[in-house]
Amino acid sequence: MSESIQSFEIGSTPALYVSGLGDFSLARTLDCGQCFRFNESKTHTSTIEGIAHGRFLRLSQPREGSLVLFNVDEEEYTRVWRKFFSFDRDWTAIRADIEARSPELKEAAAGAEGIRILTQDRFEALVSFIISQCNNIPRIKGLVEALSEKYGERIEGAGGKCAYAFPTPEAILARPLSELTALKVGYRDEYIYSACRAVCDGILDEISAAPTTAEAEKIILSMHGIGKKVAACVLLFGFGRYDAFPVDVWMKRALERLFPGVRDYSAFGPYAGVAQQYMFYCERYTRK
DNA sequence: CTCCAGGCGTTCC
DNA sequence: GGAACGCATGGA
Repeated sequence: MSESIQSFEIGSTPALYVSGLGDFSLARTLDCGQCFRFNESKTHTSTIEGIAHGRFLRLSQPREGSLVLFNVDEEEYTRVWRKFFSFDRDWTAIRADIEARSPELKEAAAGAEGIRILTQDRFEALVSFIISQCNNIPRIKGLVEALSEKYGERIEGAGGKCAYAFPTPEAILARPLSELTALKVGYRDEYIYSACRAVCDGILDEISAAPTTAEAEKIILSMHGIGKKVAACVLLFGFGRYDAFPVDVWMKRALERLFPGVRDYSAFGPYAGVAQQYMFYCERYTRK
């Protein structure tokens, strides 16, 4: 992606105008259930606010393929947000690969236009998707927020308001398990706590270093409370492993229902995980 | 009241 | 190896 960047000011607020982002849709990308810390601003219309990688961001999308990021300079954009939105990936090529594989995947890709797979913090993705199991998006958002407010570092939010970064595993382990339970995460409390220990022991770097996604998945599955479904989401959203695909889960549940003609999952190719997300979002945004 | 929300571990056969 | 069930919680 070779987007162009311009600095300017709105009133006295410095901002960055980014254009040339292709079919990127900010609202759909942030709202589709892959991340849980971005919401519409309560004080600014048509504006979205959120936290990722320890930074607060307020931004808006004036038109397709462009973005306005407030209080962000070019250095921060390149270092943090360009990677977060995965603008360093060739989405034209990814989409073309998926579309060429079958009529069903072509339909799925068309129905999920503008959606990109984000590159989230690895630990945040791990914990967020442990929380996601047997849960709904508003509640997942509430729990991730509660976790951040209780254990996370205070960071500068919009207009002097405070915001909280997603916590470190050390911060969570510094308090007893009972305090995690008190946040009402339910039976997932022990899963989160033991995941924190594994992360402190360096499991995230082991996963990153795994030569194949299958080997990375094997390491994640060794953690208590993590099965194929959560593993695939974490690999996809936290580790940029776009071929991560929770085959057994999806065969039995959504996929057969969404696309009854699809049987050969091995033909999904190197972007199988992205394709699977497109199928899910196609159902959610286009067919209903 | 029951059923559901992008599951997983344990316990059976 | 696969089906049944329990696990917390809150909303419809």
